[in-house]
Amino acid sequence: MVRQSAPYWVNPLISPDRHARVYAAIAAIPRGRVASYGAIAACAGLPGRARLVGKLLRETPEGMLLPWHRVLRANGQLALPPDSVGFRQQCRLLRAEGVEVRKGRVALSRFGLDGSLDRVLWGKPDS
DNA sequence: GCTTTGACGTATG
DNA sequence: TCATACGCCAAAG
Repeated sequence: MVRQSAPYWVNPLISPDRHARVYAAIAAIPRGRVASYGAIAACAGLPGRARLVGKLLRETPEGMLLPWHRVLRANGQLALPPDSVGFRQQCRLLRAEGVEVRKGRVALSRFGLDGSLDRVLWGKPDS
């Protein structure tokens, strides 16, 4: 999943540090698109460890300047409790970039990148 | 070490 | 579309 083309100090996606890889994968999600925890984990070389991504985000400080709001559950639901401040914040940020959020959920069929996140990350063309 | 706890995922009904 | 069950694994206690 994680291929090499440049040293990890240039491309954090291949860093020996798991945290760095996860952060890099999240940072690579384009504006107006979303990706699932599982997809992020997989692209960071941690298949099946979506919970680790969630744990990381929970501990991520505000000043981290990371598009954390673009990370959703595999079914499109926001992972935060619907009555929490973070939930409303996430809705606001998503809508601000054109992503429709209805009933705490996003239509992955329209905004999801799960199937093509690698393509986005590594700049590989279609076909 | 063992147990519990998750910003989760997949399978099944 | 919802609910339940089970898998997963790093951290915290």
